[in-house]
Formats: sequence, structure tokens, C-alpha cells
Amino acid sequence: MPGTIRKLTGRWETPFTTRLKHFVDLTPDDLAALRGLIEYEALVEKRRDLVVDGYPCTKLSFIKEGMAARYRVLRNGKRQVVDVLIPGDVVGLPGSFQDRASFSVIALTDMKIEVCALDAFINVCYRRPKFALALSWLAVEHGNHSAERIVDIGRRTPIERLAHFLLELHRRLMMVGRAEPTAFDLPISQEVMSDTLGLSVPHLNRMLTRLRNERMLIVADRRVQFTDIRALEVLAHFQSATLARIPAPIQREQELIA
Amino acid sequence: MPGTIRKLTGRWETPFTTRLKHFVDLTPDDLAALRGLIEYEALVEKRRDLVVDGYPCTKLSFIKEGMAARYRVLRNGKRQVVDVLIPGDVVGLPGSFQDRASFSVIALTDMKIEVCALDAFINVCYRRPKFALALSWLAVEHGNHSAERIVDIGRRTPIERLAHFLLELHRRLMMVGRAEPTAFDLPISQEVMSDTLGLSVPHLNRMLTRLRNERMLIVADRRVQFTDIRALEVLAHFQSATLARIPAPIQREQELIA
DNA sequence: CGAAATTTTGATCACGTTCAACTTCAGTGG
DNA sequence: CCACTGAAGTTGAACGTGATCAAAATTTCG
Repeated sequence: MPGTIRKLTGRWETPFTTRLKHFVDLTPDDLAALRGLIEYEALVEKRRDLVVDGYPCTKLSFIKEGMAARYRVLRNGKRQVVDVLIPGDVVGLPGSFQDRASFSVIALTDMKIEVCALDAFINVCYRRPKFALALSWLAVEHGNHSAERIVDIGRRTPIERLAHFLLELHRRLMMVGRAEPTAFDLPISQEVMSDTLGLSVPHLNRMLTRLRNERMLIVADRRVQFTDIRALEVLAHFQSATLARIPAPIQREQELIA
Repeated sequence: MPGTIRKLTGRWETPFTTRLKHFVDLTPDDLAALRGLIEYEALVEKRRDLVVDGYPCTKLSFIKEGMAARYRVLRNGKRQVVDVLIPGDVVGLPGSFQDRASFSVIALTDMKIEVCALDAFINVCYRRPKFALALSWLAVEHGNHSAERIVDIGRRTPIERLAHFLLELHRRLMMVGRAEPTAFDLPISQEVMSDTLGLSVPHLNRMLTRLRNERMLIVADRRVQFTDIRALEVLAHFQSATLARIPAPIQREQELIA
């Protein structure tokens, strides 16, 4: 069995590797190392907690299928979703780096994940700096999404926010091959969306209706179909900045000088 | 003069190294390598742009003195500050990883920065994986601040936001030795603060007044003095999660097994 | 000292929340 | 098979918060 895996290793592909390949070259050897980190695969059902605010967390989970939300619940009962996680994303990236997680993560759908120990991952990073850099890249990419969300919530109108959110999610899903050019599955409730965008459910619903009335999209069966993606992009001030690739190491002739 | 610096290298200390030391051990050799990356030091005056939205950016700047803001201006003229940068922070961390920066950075005060080339830094990361991991840590820490800001803007009331923002800034400044236990210099205008918190200037001003009236703080001479920090923390739901240290590499007895 | 930026205060009003009811739909058991 | 249940989506009315606009007061700086 392990032998079989070893042979197929060069073609091993998951949403996570698909995503990585956008900014780093992975040799068959790299892939094997990555593959070797996985301790086990797990199924998580909808509504199950993956990480609980306040508890330690020492695993990294790579999402193969399904979506999750990272959120915080405040004393007054309000909830803010800080991040919607999709296939190719890593659960526990911020949580594992802290003594105890400061956000919870809940499965929005049934999920399939691959789990690895944080220490093991870090250890491989020492041997393969490329991985450590990839980790930085992932964190930076995530930071960009967060920044975009801050702009959304802070200064964009509700309808712009919604449009921007849908476009960004669509682009992310495209990156891992989980969306068509003008449509994608959106298996999340309006409550989650409103908690993501800092809106009330009724208002989110109204904005959604408005986008529908303006013939920019169709929502049906937990699926979004863009009917006028250009108009949406204009409305949302959407600009997709692409992450640069990680530079390869240059040869070290003058290493001793520095 | 350079000779002097070289000799003192083991004790070389900047806000950036101070910050790093919170989660990674730096040998004199590490410090020297870091020191060697710096191409030059520069002074930037208040209101000067450090990074402009839409332009490429290939340098990393370590802030030694002063503050800056990363922001985006929208078509309607509104501005959202996504990040206030303080000594020890790195300018260009997200910008440099993209083909062109998606946010601008402006100096809020006169600043002193140390500049290094991104390629040079990345290259050292290949030789010292510890640095690459440190980069990840920094990005993750930054991500945590962003997440906290999303919660602020999305679901906290204006007064809670303000309290939270001030406490968080204070904690960050403490980490690099730029604040006293219950006070710190806040050389930024209310306009910047309101753009950070997604509020209007008049409303921010009122909230500030309210905190003053409630005897939680005193603001004078661009300086904040907490007079009831506990009350503030309760008001803001403030919880300071500490970033774990980067694990050291474990010995590689079984490396060949995996 | 004069000009510009910043802080402070006030009055008005629109937007989005809140609360509530109602609809629709999927799943479940009688 | 259909009534029952609970979750999710939709719509409406009323209220309150925070934006907007405007102007004065104060500070900063050339």
C-alpha cells in the first residue's frame, strides 16, 4: 500500500497542492514529503466544530472537500465570521501558532480533511525552506483576503460588500478548480453570509434580492450563477491582484561576503 | 564606523529584532545575517508615501521609528485604513509578494526605516529556514490583528471598537518597548483613527469624549493615558492571545523513514 | 502672525437594525 | 401519505444609531 502511494507520488494532487502550485514549483520529491506528513484523513459533518475558541490546537488540517467558517462569538451573542475556508485552505494555521485558539472554526458542510501534526510540518520546513516560504505565502495571501474584508465592512455599502464577497469567493474557488467561469456552488446559509459581512440577515436578503433584480446574478439551489459579472465587478470595485511566485534561490557565489 | 557596527553585531538591536525575539531565538550569527541584508537606512517624512497602490514594490522596510498606515481609497473618496504600522513592523510584506501593490502605505509621522531587497531576504530564507518560519510567524501575527479588526468593525459597537483598537495598539507598542504600562504616544489624527475603525470623524470624537467622561483614559498632547485599563478591557472584550514560539528543529534520526 | 489642519459641537436625516410574522422546504414519525 | 417539526428564506413596519453637513474652536506650522 505505501508502495503504491510512493509510485503515484508524483501525480498526487489535492486542492492544497493545486493552490500551492500557483506560486511554487513542487518536485515529485516535495510532493512525497508533503504526502508523508499526513497522519490521517477524516470526515467532518456539517455543524461540527473543528477548532474551539480558547482551546489549544496543534494540528493542521488541509481541506479536501467542503467549507468551514472561522468566527468569534461576542458576549452580546453577536457573531462575526472572519474567514470562509474552502478546499485547499488550512484549518489551524493561526490557531496552532498560539497557546490557545482565539477563534472557533465550524464546518458549514460535510467535509473531508487531511490532518497533520504541526511539529511535523514545521520540522519539514527546516529541511525544505521552500515549504516555510510557501507557508509565508499562504499567510500573506490570507492576510490579503482579510484586508479586503476590512475594506468591505469598513467602507463599502452593503450591496458592494456582498458583490465583492461573492466575486472573491468565486475567484478563490476557481483557483482550486471548484467553480465554473460564471457560476459556483454556495452551500452556506444567509445567516453565515450576514455574519461574514457584518449585516443583519434581513438586510443581506434584501441586497441579494436587489442583485437579482438588477440581473447581475441568479441564486437557486445553493448555487450562484453570475449573469453580468462585469457589472458586478464594477459595483464591487473588484480588482484581482495576483500573488507573485516565490523566487527560486539564486546561486550563492558571494555568500561568504555577507 | 562600519567596523564598529560589525563588532557590536551580537548586540545589534532594533524594534524588529526585539519583536522577533518574542518567538524565535536569534544567534549572533543570525543577527549578523539580518544586519547584512540592510541596504540602507532612510528617513521618511510625515505624509510621504511609502508604497503606492497599483505600483510594484520590491523592497522590505523595517520600521525603526514612527508610524505608518496601510490603506485603500475607494472611488467614492472614502478611505479605509487596514493596518497601522509601528516600529518593528515591516512595510511591503504583502505588497512585495504581489505583482503590484493593492494597498498604499503613508507615513503618519516622520519615520526612520531600514530597507532591504526582497530577493536578498528570500535568499537568506533558503539558507536559514528559521528566517522563513519567522516570516510566516509575522504574517500569522498580522493576520490575527486583521481578524480582530474584522470583528471590531463588523460586530462591535463604535465605543467598543475604539477601546479595542487603543488596547491592541498599546499591547503592540509594549512588545517593542514603545509604551509604558498604562500610557503611550499616539501621534495619529482622529481622521486616521476613524478611517481605521470605519467611523466618521465626528462620531469617533464623541466616542473618545465618552471614554474620557467615563474616566477610562485621558488624551492629551497626542498621548493616551489609561486611567482604568481593566474597565476598558472589559468594555472591549479584550483578550490578548500570545503567539507561541517557533519550535526548534528536532533531531533527524528517523528522517530517512519518512 | 496668518493659514491650514485638526478637534469639537450641533442639528438633521437616511440607512440598516430590530422585531415580528409569514412562507417555503427538507426531513421525520405517526 | 400527510401532518409535524425545525431550519432557512422572505417581507414588512418602526425605531435608533451613526453619517452627513455645517460651523466654531483650537492647535499646529510655515
